[in-house]
Amino acid sequence: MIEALETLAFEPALLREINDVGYLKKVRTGDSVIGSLQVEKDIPFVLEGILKVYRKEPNGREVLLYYLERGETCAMSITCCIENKSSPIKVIAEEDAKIWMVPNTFLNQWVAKYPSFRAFVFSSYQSRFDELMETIDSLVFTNLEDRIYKYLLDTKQATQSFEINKTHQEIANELGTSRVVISRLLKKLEQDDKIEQHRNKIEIL
Amino acid sequence: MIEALETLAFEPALLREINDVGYLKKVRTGDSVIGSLQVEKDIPFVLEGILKVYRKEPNGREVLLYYLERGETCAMSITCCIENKSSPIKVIAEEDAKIWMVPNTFLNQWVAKYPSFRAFVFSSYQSRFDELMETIDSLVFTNLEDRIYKYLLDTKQATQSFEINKTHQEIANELGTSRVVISRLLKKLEQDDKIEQHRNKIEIL
DNA sequence: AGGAATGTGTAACAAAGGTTACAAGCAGCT
DNA sequence: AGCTGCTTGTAACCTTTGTTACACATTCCT
Repeated sequence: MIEALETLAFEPALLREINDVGYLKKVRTGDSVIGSLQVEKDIPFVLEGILKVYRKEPNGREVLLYYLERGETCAMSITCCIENKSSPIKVIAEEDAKIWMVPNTFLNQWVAKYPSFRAFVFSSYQSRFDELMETIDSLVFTNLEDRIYKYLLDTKQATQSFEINKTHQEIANELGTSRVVISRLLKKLEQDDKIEQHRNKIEIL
Repeated sequence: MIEALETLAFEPALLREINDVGYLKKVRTGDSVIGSLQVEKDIPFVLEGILKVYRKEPNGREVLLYYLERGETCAMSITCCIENKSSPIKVIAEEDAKIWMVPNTFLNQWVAKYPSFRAFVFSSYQSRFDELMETIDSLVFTNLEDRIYKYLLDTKQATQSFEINKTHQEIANELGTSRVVISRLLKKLEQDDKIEQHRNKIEIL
């Protein structure tokens, strides 16, 4: 059932526990995984598909933070659960996904008990930190055209596909700018033969 | 010696261990704490003063990430040590500081052994995440004038002082922009009676 | 086929931020 | 006092990004 997690070098005993206490959840593109109103009690481990993690700002705006792929989990959720705080983030299925949900009550003890789980959690933190810092770097030092291109390449990486099925408006939302600006710069990228545009779809060359 | 850490609700046994294996390091404003060429073997716990944490980008640029104050530690360093990777960050004393240095070899076992240390580490991660996300938010949605003002308020908070001893050039570097722009906008803030300017010093009103 | 909703292209203009160049002020030194 | 180096003020100009308004294309619905 949870073969996707077996590449993580978890101890057999841990794998068994994960298997015993978790349950499978299937979601379709666009479904919410975390971030409805109730407090979250379960931590998601991605078995298949892609999840998109946003931060909800107090002012109501949202910022795209990163994608979660097979074998990954949401470091933010773990911390929130261990600290028993409500989560300021929102997780949505970017593609149809299968997720292994584990009740938060086990995480704290697993970190204590299993070196491999500890390593896994810390390594997750490290990856997320790296991604956030890369985002900051590109916000500070990079112009919008390069940011858009980087965003397209990241999306290609996450989805393992050269085709990105998004409208200009959606991209604008995720990058925090306006549709007209995105259209303008995508046109430029197209003229530079970096992408090809179709309705609802961008192809990376 | 390490009273500053006693407010952290660590178990007495842990406090004793920290005391036994660590050593005191005093640094002066501007000194480097982490980020010289050698691989770091010790994790800093701030007893007194302020440390400033930067990220070193592959392209040679640097981004200010956050400040560390009394009772705090550098989550990034912990992860790097536990994962045994070299650290992409740089830590500098923003003010004269006393730091308790702990050899990295102990951290992994403390996380397993002491619930209070586990909580401390996770809570550090959470704070850093929050700060990074706030930074991203303000980069995406806020104009430079507001970002500068926020930066001044944050610095005031970190140093517990209404006076900020920095030149326009230094502020420009930390925000990733140019001196002229900073001068222009600080002038505006001064005209709006939010700050007062002196040579090498800005006073927050 | 006709109409509505959605998505994209483009122009014209506005605003923010970056660049260059130079003037002027202050502090420290001799 | 006079020199030097560092810091700040300001103007003029350029580039990037944001805004508004509208044309046109595609898809879907009936």
